[in-house]
Amino acid sequence: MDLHDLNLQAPPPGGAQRGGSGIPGGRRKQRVSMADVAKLAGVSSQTVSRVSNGHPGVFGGTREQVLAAMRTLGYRPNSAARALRYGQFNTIGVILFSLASTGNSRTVEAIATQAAAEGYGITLIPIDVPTQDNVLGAFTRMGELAVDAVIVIMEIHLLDSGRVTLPPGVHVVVVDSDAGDRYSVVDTDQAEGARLAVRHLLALGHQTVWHLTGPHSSFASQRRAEAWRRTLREAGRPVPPVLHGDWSADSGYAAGLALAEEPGCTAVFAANDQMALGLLRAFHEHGRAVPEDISVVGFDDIPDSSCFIPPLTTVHQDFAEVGRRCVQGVLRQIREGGEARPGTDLVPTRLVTRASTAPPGR
Amino acid sequence: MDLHDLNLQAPPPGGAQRGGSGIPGGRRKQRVSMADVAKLAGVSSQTVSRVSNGHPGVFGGTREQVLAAMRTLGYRPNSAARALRYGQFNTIGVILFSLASTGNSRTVEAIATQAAAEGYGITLIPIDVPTQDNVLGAFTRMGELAVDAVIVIMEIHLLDSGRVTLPPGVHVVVVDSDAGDRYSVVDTDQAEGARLAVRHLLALGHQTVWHLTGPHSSFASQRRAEAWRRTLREAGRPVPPVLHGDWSADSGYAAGLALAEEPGCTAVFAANDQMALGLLRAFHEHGRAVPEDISVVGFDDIPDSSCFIPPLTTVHQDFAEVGRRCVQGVLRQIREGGEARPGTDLVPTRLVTRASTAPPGR
DNA sequence: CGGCGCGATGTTCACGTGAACAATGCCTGG
DNA sequence: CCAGGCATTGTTCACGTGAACATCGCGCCG
Repeated sequence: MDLHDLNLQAPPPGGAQRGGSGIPGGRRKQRVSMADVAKLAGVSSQTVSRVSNGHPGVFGGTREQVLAAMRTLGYRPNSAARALRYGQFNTIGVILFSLASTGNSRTVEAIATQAAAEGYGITLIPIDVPTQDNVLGAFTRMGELAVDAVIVIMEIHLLDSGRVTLPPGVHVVVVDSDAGDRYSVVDTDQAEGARLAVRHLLALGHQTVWHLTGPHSSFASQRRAEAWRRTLREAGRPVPPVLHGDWSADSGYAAGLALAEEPGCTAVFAANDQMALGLLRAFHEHGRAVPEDISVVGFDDIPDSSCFIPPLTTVHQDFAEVGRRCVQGVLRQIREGGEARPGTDLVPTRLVTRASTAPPGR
Repeated sequence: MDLHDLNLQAPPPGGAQRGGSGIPGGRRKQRVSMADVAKLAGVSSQTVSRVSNGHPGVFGGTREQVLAAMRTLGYRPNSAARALRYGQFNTIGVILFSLASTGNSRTVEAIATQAAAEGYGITLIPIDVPTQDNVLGAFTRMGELAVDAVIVIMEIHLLDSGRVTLPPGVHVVVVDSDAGDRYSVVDTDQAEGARLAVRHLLALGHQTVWHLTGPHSSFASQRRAEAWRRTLREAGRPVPPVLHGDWSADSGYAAGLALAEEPGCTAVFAANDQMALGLLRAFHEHGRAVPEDISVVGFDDIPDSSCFIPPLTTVHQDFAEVGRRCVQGVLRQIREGGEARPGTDLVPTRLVTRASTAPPGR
């Protein structure tokens, strides 16, 4: 196969420029249509359509002729016409704030891969700055875009807090939200992950565990903090004050500088691996050995975390599975034609134990 | 604004189910069309079209009436019909191997943002495993997808090496390739970046610089290695054997284990920050102090690199600018209607000096 | 005072596809 | 030998939009 066959915009090789038809000086007709193929193959356009869609009931010889004509002209079905005919686009819209975070980009990748396997494309609708206006703009644009359903990767309460709610009839799946009572939500089991991290540290013998959260606006961050607190309470341990970060390594570093001065702190649970990296640096620079003096656990299990110094104990998130379930969720909605079924679908996590945790030194 | 207005798939609030028309038991008509709005507003559908597109020559009162009807019914223009009418989709396809690498995901994000600003959406076409078959499949799918142009983020020679070439008439911009003689290529100035890194190390007094490359299939990796070699030669320095990695931190760690045994090695240039992280870990575990015993320079300037131990000196890539120029390039092609103008558009780099480099200890 | 021009609105049609129905021709059973 | 049936192919039309052209009515100018 030669990609020249693709012929996205190029005129057909033979230069078959439909001369006679309407359009005087305007836009030239660029694409090859079924009618062109039909004319060359000496059949009706309906027969071309049948061949194109693999329908039965076309004589073998005729089929060959049509296929040959298609190849000669470089015919590609026009998906706009198809979408118009069928009333759907085979496309899923994905709305998100940023691809910069590991979690988002890996989820999106999994969504794209899974969607492709199901014959769907995905259209990305990024919101660079999460202002109310930008969110609204994105949703408006989404309404105009050719999508059959939408996956929202963000804190839905950012929407609810404003004058915005998702339309009830739209096929939507949401990630990173607690709106399971109203929407179909797929997410990593944040609480379980946090529990695993805290219990691991307590089991090692630490009296308590400090916590470095992500931004307050993140639902995932809230969930992790909440589960951390509850797990400590359930174990009857004191709950140290929460440190606040913004997911970035630098914010982790800043928090680490403060934490390095806390003599009683022997264990920290960071809400993601980047911030854990910042903690490691801060502790290193302040002569607090990890894990001898202080243990650190992260969240996400980004590939780099195995090469942190020391290699990081962290909670593994299965982003691929999250993406897969998102796509399955919206496709179910599309195919069953029903409303979005509220409910939360939690993907389990697991703890990856490496070298950044150990029993307390003293 | 209430997102209920969006009405992607939901029937109009009033339940205006077009009863009489064709379609007996088949698919129900779900969306609101111009005709529905026209009927409610008591005008012709053409007038609705004019209002919808902001054309002049509609009486103020009529316009208000139409807008009111649109709002009542929750009208959204059907983009499939528009695309069919106009012959274009306002969508750019992006083909890539993986979103997992920092560079790719940030480039894609920039592309999406810039495209959105220009009124275009982007459709992601991922290729999970870069086999010839998968690549071909992606291009075929792309041919069927509703895109006006394509941005390819990968090593184009992977295509050329097979029986695949990009169609000459298609609007294409390529990233990570040297095919500037045939395609319109946008890329970071890899050679300049590598030169900056090597010269920085030589200027510090190192006799020579070792190099850890990325995968052989990556053009960026080849370019960096090539520039590294040439810069050393130009300075009359010996060229040490090349170490091979695969962009991952773990591969950097493996290379670092080997390198730690090289007594003469005082400076390493890693082809990306992840591998540099692996080097740092290996050197740390083998008691080779960075930067006292050995200096390390990375490439990319990922946000985390400022919190490596020690903070990494690295070459900053402006991914956002690359994305921006990709979109501009592709839009220029679409708007001018011409062929892809071959040529290479290089985005400059800059060296970010942190704590992982110093004059050689001895 | 009548015709002309122009602004506002309506009508028609094509974009490319594919479902529904119609037509054609060949084969088989009575 | 003819009718009926089936396999194959053709014809018509609608999907929703918007350009091109047609029409209508009003005001202005000669």
